[in-house]
Parts: sequence; C-alpha cells; structure tokens
Amino acid sequence: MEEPRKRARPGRSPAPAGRTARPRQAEVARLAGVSQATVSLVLADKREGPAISEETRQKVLEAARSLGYVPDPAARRLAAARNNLLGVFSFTATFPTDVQHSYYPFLVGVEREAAERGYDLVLFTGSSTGGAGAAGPEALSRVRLADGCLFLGRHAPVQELGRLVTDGFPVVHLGRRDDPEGLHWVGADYVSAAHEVVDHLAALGHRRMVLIREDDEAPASTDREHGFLKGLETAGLHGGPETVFRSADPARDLTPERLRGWLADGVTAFVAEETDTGAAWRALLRAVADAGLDCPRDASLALLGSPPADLADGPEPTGFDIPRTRLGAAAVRMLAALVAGEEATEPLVACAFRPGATSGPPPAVHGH
Amino acid sequence: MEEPRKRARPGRSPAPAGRTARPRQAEVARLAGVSQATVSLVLADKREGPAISEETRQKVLEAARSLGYVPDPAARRLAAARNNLLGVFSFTATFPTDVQHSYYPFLVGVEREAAERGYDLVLFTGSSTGGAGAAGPEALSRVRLADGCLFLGRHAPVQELGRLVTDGFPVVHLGRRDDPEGLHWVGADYVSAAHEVVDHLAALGHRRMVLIREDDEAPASTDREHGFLKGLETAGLHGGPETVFRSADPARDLTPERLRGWLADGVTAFVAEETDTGAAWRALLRAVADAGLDCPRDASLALLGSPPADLADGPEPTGFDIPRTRLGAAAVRMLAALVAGEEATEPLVACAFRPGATSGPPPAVHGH
DNA sequence: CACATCGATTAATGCGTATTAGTAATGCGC
DNA sequence: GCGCATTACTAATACGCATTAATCGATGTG
Repeated sequence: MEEPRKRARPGRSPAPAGRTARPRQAEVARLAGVSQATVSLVLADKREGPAISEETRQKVLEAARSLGYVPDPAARRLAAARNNLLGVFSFTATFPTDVQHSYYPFLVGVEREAAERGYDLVLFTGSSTGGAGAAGPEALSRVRLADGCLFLGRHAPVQELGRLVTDGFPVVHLGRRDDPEGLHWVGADYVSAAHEVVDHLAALGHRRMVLIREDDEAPASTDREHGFLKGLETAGLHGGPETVFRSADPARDLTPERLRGWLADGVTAFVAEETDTGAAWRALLRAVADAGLDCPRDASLALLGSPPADLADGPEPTGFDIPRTRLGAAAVRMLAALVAGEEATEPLVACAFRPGATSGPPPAVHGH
Repeated sequence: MEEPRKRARPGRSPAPAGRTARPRQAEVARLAGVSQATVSLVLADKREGPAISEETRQKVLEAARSLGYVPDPAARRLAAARNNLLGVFSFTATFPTDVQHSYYPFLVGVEREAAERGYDLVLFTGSSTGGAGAAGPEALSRVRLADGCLFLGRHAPVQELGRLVTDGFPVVHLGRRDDPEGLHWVGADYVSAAHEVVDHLAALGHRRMVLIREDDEAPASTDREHGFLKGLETAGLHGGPETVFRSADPARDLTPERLRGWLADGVTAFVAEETDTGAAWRALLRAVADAGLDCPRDASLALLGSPPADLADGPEPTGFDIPRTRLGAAAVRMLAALVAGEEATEPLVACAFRPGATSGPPPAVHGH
C-alpha cells in the first residue's frame, strides 16, 4: 500500500535489465523460435489438445531449461480461474499457546491431504481483530480469497456462514453442525462408534448396561446415545429409558449407592459419555472406587471417547478414539470435491475402537 | 492441471449463474453505477492519485460490502501489487505427526505477529512430493503468490532460495544461515546467550571453565563457542584453546578421569553445547555422576540451550531457552519490513537466561 | 465567448499464462 | 487436381486487478 512500486513502463522493452528479470514464456518462445502459445502447450504437457511435434517440444524444453524458466504462479492461477488455495478459518488463534486445545491433530490431516491434492492452505484467524482487517461481520468474507474454506470450532457465526453457503462458496465445517441450512460438515461417526462399544460389551456377556451422560443437547451427545441404544437393540438387549442416566452434575448425582442399586438390578457395564470436562467418566470412576468395586472384575466400564489428559496414565479405558487427523483429511477431501463442483463426499469418519482394560466378562451370577 | 475446467465462453455473459460466482470489481462497479477503475481506486485507498468524491466512495464501499467482495490475490499479484499474504514454507510437513519436531512454537509467534499486522498466512507445503505437485524447482516458486515468504528448516535448497533472493523476492529464513548470499534470516542470539551464561558463572566465582561441544560446524555451534570465549574474555579469564573440549562422541571421550583431571587443574564449571541429541549434556551429566561428584557443590554445570525432553524432569539446568515464539514473530516483522521495501529489522533475538539449579559457587579451595 | 484549469471519472492497457479459434501446410482419396 | 482431413502451430483473447492517459463537465479568466 505504501510504495506504488515502479513497474516497467507500458512501452516495449520487455526485458530491460538483461539478466535480472525472470524469463517469461515469451522469452523462451523467442529463443526457441516459436510462439508463446506453443511454449505454454509444451510445458502444459497435456495428452489431449493440439499436437506438438517432438522436434518443437525438444526445442522448447531446451530453451526453457537454459533460461531457467519457472512459471509465474500468479499468472497461472489467474488464467486458470482458480488459485489452488484452501482456507482454514478458526475463531480462536489457529495456534493457541495452550497446546491442549490446539487443532494440531486436525491440521496434521488437513495439511497432508491438501498437499496430496496440490492445494496450499491459507490461514485465517478470526481472532485477529487487532490488525488491519476490520473485525466486522464481513471479516468472514476474507475467506473468499480461497477456493473454499474449512471452518474449525463451534463459534462460527451462523449468519455469516449462511451467507457464504447461499452464495455458493464451498464451505466445510469440521464437526457436525446443522445450523446454517445446507452447510457441509464432516464429523466423527459417534453413532457407529458407540454401537461398537456396546457390541463389545455384549460380546463379553453383559446383558444390562447403563449410559451415563451429561445434560446437554449437542449432536455429539445425542449421537452417542443413539448409537448406544441401537447397540442394545442389535444385541437384543433391553433399551428402555432407564438405561440412560442423565445428569447435569454427575459428580453429585452418581453416588456409590446408586451404583450398587444398578448392580443389584443386574447391570454389569457402565458407559460414560465423553465431554470436554470428562465429568461423567470421572464421576463413574469415583463412584466405582468409593463403592469398593474392582473395575474389570466387578463391573465393566467404557468411555465413549478418549480420556481427559490428566487421566492418561490410569488404565486405558475401553472405548474409542476420535480420528482427528483423519477428520482433517476428510474435511479437505470434501472441500476439494465441492471446489471441483462435485458432490460432497462422505461426512462421517469412523472412530477407532479401543479394547482397553476397563472391561471384561461380567461377574458370574450365583443364582444362575 | 488435470481438468481443463470449462471457463465462461469468451463471449459476453460475465456473471452467468447469479449468486454463485465470486464477485469481481466489475460487479461491484455495476452495482454502484461506476466503472471498474473507480472501484479499484476506491478500494486502493491511496492518498495520492486521482481524487474520488466522498459520495462515490461511499457508494462503492457499500456495494463491495453488500456483495462480500474480496480481491483475487492472484490478479493482484499479477498486476504488480500486494496481496497481504505472507507465505510460510517448510520442507518437511509443517505439522508433522511427531509433535516433537514441530514448528509449533514458531508458528504461534508467526501467526500472532502476522495477524497483528493484518497479514494472512499461506502455508506452502514443500514435502508434498508424493502427490500431484512434481517436486521440481518450481515447487519453491509457488511462494511467489505471496508478498514474501518465510522459510523454516535447514533443508531449503540453496539454488532455488538464491533464485528468489536475487529476483528481489522478499525471503526470510528462520534460523541463521549464510548460504545463499544475501539471504535474510532471524536467529537466536547464541553469542550473547552463551556470554551471559559465562557471566553468571563468573559472578558466582568460577575462574576456570570448560566448554564441551560436539564436532560440527553449524553456525549455532560456533556462535555458542564465540559467546563462551567472549564471556571468558570479558570476565578477564583465561580463554585458551584448552577451554574448549571438542569431541565427535562425547559419551566416549568425556570420561570421569578426564573430568577429575580438569578439576585438579582448577576447573570448577562445565558448559555443554546443546544439540539435537543433547549428547554433550548427557555425557557431562554421566561423567559427573560416575566420578561421584555432586553437581551444584563439587562442580557447576550449564547447558547452552534447553534440555532434551527426556531429561525434563531432572534438575533444571543453568542455561537459556530459545525464544521460539519470539523468533517467529521477529521473522514476520522482518518479512513485513522487506515487503514494504524497508531495511531488514534486527535479525537476532535474545535468549531467555535460566538460572537453573546446576550451578552455584565453586568449592572452596583449601590452599588459598 | 473562446480557452486554459481543475476535479472526477472512465477507457484502455499491461501483468504472464491457458485456451480456443483459426491458419498454413501436408496427406489422402477419387 | 480439388475437396477434405489431419497435423502443427500461431493469433487472439480472457483471467481480475492496478495504473495511466484521456474525457467530460464545471469553473474561472482575459
């Protein structure tokens, strides 16, 4: 913005200062004694399109090599009407100092897949309200500079996202989301994953199990419950409403007494939802310990997700891992498809089942 | 490259499908009832150049806003202007699966500083040799899409980097590097940092100290040695060649006997270079332990850097930390300066001195 | 009242490449 | 030997934006 930056005068002289300027196709063409278009054709190396004689091809390649010709990416992208850029927009800093909450695992997948497909990544930071970019609602429209954009985090304003979507700008949200109508997203397949956990427990011989969940309506929660209930159904087990224990504060409500009550009722396995805080899982572990029970022996436990970092050294919970890296890759795949004008690809990514050490056969029942 | 991708027929119809296409200046112009040139002028917001009436300005800005107009970076570049994009190029994946080797701490600073200055970041992935992008010399040239580019890692090919540099394309390398002539870089100030460590030891009363270093010629190594020797000089201490112990395999050569020899000669402090492997530091710790010495009491130790991750729980070594985040920020500052046509900013970033627990006063000398 | 002045805007052009319509040259069949 | 393909290229143009020369109306001047 500051300095207009001298440009070569509109006039003739295409290569004024001899050596210094980068060679253009025009100069390669001159050296090879052909037209610029021919150079472009040779270097494009298409199979279709106009034929080129082997002789000409060699002349051009030789000329290009000797001049050290390298295509100008800006011109290339301008002409191609696409710039091979995918945006990544996060509403917090993409690289938070607090590594715990970082999108790192996603980015690993995003980068890999993007590279694979020949895309470069543009990082937009929603939190960059400080600098030049006016932080108004139109801040989001910066992303239009890319061919499409990936959104991370749930803080994306519905309004603006909807605008992009209805404008036909390719957008993919990382994490399931129903909000702006027609928004594309990729997410972990919690339904199948929870189902699989139930399968595992059922295969071990458990006939009654209870899901401990917190009291919120996020899709991630309801999906897990769905999968859990479907799993029970598939296994031919009872799936009534009492198989789901829902509490806004599991640490308070999930008492050892309640646990014993369930056990007395024949419940042998407990499945906890995973959340940010891991409250359900913590409460479950606590209750089991307080009731003086031994985990794999007296009762089997499972966690519908990965344990919180501070419990990482405990016994590995039966459950599943969210395939963050693969989610990132899947998001890029879908985005690439949308950019190419194709149908959206599969939004669900399978979770990785983790046998873990917190489940085993149910305790033998005496009266049987 | 793959799919020729239908382009709008050369004919008239500029905006065929209504909503979908990205808005261009031409459409903003139409909506505002002015010419494309006027739109460009308004959006450029120059102080010089043709005057624009306030009324027109507002009309254009309003139209641009309502369409969500964003300039095409490629076109901007091609027209010899600025993008507000800074490139980040790494030759390994920017987000490796192995988080240990990640550039993460740098990126934190890079992102923050870039946002501060109103730049967006483009991640160019050099390691994408597997996929579509042929890894030819032009791989590097993609970065020309941005206004300037930051390079991470030491694997950047000199040849191609040099090309960018001589072409006047703004480039900053993260980490000191002398190789392509004229390449700008930012790096940690190892000289001062090592100097400071020596100051600290001297202030504690140490009169003789030895630097343990590995046998390589990386600038990072020689800088540390320089700082060490300068530190000795400043403190008025002996700085002969025997104050530097250089070994290709410290684990083998740094024996307890040798250590005792030094102690007998009056050496009371040992300073180890930091490297990837931390070999010098490990050998030093081992030798001290094997010699049955107590670290802060019988001999003081210092490490010119941060300890390797697996030694993180040991006593905190006296030494310094490499300010990676600030290095990232400094790199962006310099790059921004270069892009603006200004002088390069200060390349050296101070390290943070760490008093640590491995140094103390030298043992009292009886015969004194 | 013809003419230079100034301000606001536009027409025209270039940036470097990809693409497509078109041209010249050659080969082929009848 | 004249259409008609086919081959091998080239000319022309568009891509989206910045820039500059030119235009036009309004104002002022001698």
